[in-house]
Amino acid sequence: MYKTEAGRIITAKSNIDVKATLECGQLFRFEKNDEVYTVKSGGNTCKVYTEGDYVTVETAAVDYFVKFFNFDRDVNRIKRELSRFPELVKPLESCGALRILHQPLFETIISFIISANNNIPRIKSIINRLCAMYDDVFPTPEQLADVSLRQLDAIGCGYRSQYIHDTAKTCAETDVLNRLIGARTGDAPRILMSMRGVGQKVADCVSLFALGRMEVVPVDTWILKTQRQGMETESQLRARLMDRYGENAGYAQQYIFYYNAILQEGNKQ
DNA sequence: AGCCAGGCCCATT
DNA sequence: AATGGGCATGGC
Repeated sequence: MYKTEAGRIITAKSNIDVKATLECGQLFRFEKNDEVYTVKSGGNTCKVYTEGDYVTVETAAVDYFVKFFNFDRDVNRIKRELSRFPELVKPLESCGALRILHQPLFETIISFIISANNNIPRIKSIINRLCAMYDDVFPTPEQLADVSLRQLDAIGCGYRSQYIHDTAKTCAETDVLNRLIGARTGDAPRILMSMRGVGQKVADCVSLFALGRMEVVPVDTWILKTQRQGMETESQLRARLMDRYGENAGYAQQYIFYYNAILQEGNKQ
């Protein structure tokens, strides 16, 4: 599946579509230069590039990025299982192996609070400015709780400043993060949604991208626009998609989002 | 120029 | 439980 050496991870190109994985909207801290992606997560960084039939991840934190990319997970099996659904054929054929990442919990919570009613380029720039305050490392709950509302406003958080401040304070002063990590399966959403700025959709993104809950379907405006049947509500749509795609529903959702929101929209120009 | 963005909070009903 | 208005900001 993959092999590791000092300072790098190497895997077959068939195991990861780098563009789809990094640009599908689950991650905001990356940039692309000359076909090389630089990725930052927590306090770690790597460079990812495709060369011939192989993908290389160059990093000082090999173990971290093996987990981050979930390289022990067979995502092509998931892709095969999803291919029996006719409506997914186009999204599945639009890219190679999209990998859902395993991202740091606090960073994911704050990033998706920022994502609310916002567009991806601006989400990225806000998060970049936030991390720039800490030498390009995502702040800890304690650090972020000490950032003033004025500073959060200054980097463009808008009306989300208060949410970020409140949730950072909650994470710094209570044991919610540890409770989330150890939560029984039904408990995590309720704990997440008790945080300011975290509703159903943000909670679902955190569950999928940080807590490994692959059966969850975050419903955003794109999923709603493209998947809604009749007068279905968001929660009805969410329940229907989760029921239809089962344990792989999160992957189905990411392929749909990538195909509609990233590829199609990007081609409009 | 105006609509929209990986929505959430809060007041009403 | 379900609906609807308001919301900071800036990308396009």
